[in-house]
Amino acid sequence: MRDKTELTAYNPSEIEKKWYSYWEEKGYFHEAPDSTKKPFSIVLPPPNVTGQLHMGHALDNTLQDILIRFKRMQGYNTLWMPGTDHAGIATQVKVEKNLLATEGKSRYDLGREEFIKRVWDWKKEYGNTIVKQIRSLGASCDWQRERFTLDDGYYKAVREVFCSLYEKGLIYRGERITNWCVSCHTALSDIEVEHENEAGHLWYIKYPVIGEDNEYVTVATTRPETMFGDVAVAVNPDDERYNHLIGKKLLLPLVNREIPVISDSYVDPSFGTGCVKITPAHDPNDFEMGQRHHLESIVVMNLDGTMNDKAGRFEGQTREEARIAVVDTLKAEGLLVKIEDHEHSVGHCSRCHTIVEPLVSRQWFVDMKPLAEPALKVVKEGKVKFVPERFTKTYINWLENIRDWCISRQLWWGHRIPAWYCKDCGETIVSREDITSCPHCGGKVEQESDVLDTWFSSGLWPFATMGWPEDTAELKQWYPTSVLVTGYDIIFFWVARMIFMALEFKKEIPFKHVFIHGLVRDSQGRKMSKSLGNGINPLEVVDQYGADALRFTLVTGNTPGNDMRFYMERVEANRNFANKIWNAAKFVLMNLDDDYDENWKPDLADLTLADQWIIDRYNKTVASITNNLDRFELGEAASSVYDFVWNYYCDWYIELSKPRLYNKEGGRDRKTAQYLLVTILRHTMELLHPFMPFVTEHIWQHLPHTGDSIAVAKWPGALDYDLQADQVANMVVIMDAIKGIRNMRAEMNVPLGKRSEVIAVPKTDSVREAVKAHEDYFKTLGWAEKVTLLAADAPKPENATVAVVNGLEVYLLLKDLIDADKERARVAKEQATVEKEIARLEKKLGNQGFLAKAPEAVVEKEKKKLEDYKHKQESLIEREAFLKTL
RNA sequence: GGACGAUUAGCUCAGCUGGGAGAGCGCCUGCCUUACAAGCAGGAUGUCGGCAGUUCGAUCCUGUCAUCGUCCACCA
Repeated sequence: MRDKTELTAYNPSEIEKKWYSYWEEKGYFHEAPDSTKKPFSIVLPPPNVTGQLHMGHALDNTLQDILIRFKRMQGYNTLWMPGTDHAGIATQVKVEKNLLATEGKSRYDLGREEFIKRVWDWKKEYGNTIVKQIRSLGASCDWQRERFTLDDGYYKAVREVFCSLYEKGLIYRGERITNWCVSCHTALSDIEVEHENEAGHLWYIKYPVIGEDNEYVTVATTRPETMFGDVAVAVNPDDERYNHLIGKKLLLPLVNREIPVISDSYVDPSFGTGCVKITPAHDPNDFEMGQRHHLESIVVMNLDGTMNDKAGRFEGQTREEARIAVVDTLKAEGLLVKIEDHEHSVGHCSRCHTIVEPLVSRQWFVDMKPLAEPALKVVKEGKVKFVPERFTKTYINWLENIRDWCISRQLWWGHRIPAWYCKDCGETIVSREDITSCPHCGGKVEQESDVLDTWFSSGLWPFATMGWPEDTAELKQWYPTSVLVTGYDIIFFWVARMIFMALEFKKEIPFKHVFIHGLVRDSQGRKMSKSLGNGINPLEVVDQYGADALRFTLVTGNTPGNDMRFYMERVEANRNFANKIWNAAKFVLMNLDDDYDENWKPDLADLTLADQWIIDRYNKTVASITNNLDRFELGEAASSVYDFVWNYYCDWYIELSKPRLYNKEGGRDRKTAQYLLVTILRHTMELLHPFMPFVTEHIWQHLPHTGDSIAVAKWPGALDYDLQADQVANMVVIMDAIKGIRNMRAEMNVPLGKRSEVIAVPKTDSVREAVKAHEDYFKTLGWAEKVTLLAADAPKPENATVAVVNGLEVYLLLKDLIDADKERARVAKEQATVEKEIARLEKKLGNQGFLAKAPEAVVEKEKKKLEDYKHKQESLIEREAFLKTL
């Protein structure tokens, strides 16, 4: 069976659309759970529902698609579960912006319910964009199972998890210091804060000691505007300079409130003045110290980052304005001692980059210690394996130092926290089902207005998408999943959370391997970003060069886990590779007869030297690709197909097959060549299919094949022939000799069309037989007019140039073309490299330590090398002597 | 302050159990050889960051230094 239409010119965009819809129509990406087969499953890291495809997605999706296609072809029962994430802040902000731009309204103008409706409308309209874009990369996701982190079933899973954790006491609500974004108006978790070193100042401020005239304590602070919330000044208990002050009262300037001097070993006497102002409501360390010393927290800012009434006449100013004003005032009052430059790290909101305000507020938290423990265990015990392994350390280090996770967000878009507060009895009720009245007193209840951190829901992705909390057939067959593919930038956000959530609720790991990749950067190594405008749109690359070329580029030329630079030149090179395959296929098909018998197979006896050699190369390639795919070395696997196709199949085998194909009376020999060209090309397409799904499908359909699609073809194995190793070796000798001939011809500037006479002097009978039987190889690839065989001890030809390879000397009779000086130089050069090698090997083999301690096989190998070089040297010496007589 | 990564050809990078340095692009020479000029044939280019060590043998293992980069971390 084959498509007999002609392959014209390679045009990726033409074929790619066609084949993707074919696959989807045929339903190859959807499989029912089948316990008779081995399972292989991947969950797609859900992209933001309103997002646009970028290079990071392209890389991530390509890696997953390669793995899933490989396993599908190997006959596994596969599942690639796709879906999208509601992405709380990101989506809400996007819709709010749009609302403001189109209607000039804020979300408050609409009210919560109406606003959420608008977000759903937006989701319906734009939510599928990214999902369509993923298709154009060729990703073979099971779209029939597509999920959304806010869909009905998911909602159930989230509530179950929240309530269950609450019931176990692992979720609590409390007044704590959290990271507050004054621009997004919501609390953030620790990892949503990006710390950056910034040049700031240390202001030295005098706080008067009460009851001691003219005595002051000088504190150093980077944030003078928070002084309204100061509740103490701390010194180190061992600091003799300040011992006498402990317990005394200070008068807080501007506020004129009394605050105590306390002692705490946290204070570093060598920093600043050794006196620290303590502001529990606006600094995490101060908060902890406040807890230790039972100090009050005084919040001095509003949620938008302006000063509140605690700041007196500074009320209403922004943090930044207040800082300047406070410093000016202190200066005027003579309380500012000095200002020093000081570089320190400042937290920014990862979403909007506003400086985060540490703020005491009432939030919901997950108690992390009990959850982190098992999550650490499974990784330390190797039940979940990171690839590359080094990321294990990152993961462990983070979880070992984990702090409680703030999960409440003051947003509207997301999973609303299933907690209700009774207006009458004040009870908090956490419930899986909505409630309308208080179960305790029957009073009116009001639901918590906060929603959950997006990552709380995406942390359930591996099992929630398969129908949990129901006990589904999907979970039975595909859970735990086989591998999770993601970037190192979300190990904390997502990977760690999935692991502890899964262990808590499924009592089982969520995936066996975590395959980590790096970032795709621009050609200058910069992160691709909207603000820099240096992002390359994958879809444009697909349009111009095809998804196959893009995929191949993303998977080759880098090491797992490392960042990569993206170069259009590389995409172009890979498009050229696709074109190369295309043309190879075109050639093979051109030389296939209409009545080509798909069932005929050559016997071992039919195989020529070249046949045995290409089968050997092919078998080795199959083994190496399969092995590399199994160990997540996708780039290595891809380049072995590349090498095989270009350097072996096209450059040698196709060329050598030409005379055989053109000889219509060739009989079995011609059929053998056709069989191997077709069979090996088809299998090569199968090997390449996970990497370049489109062009391989197209070619495969044109080649004789069985089955409806390469996507579900059987993963190929070795060709079953009992190859003769000496024949394969002889082919390599002949190839080396041909390369030598080509080299000589090029150096002597022999015009391409001009054939030359070749005299071959084989050193062994085996090589002699091989050359004798295959002198056509020299004619086809070495432009030989004829090949004359000479005995090893026969007089050497004159007027000739020689190439000496292992086991064979080939002379090129070039008559007038021989330039004796040139030839001497050429031989001398080769002699020099040979001598260098001989010297190196002799030294090595003369080393008693080497002979005694190196493995025998290595010693033998080195001996053989030396022997070969010596033979070559002899020939060259002989040649040099002859050239002298000219 | 910790942890990790990188340092190999002009550029971007492979090189995965230590035993003759590779690719793509670029460069030079010659070719439209009836699959492919998105191509073919040939060629040049490397103290494999420095130093020290382990070893018969190090681009590869260990230590150390240097430069660049990333992540984590509560020094006001």
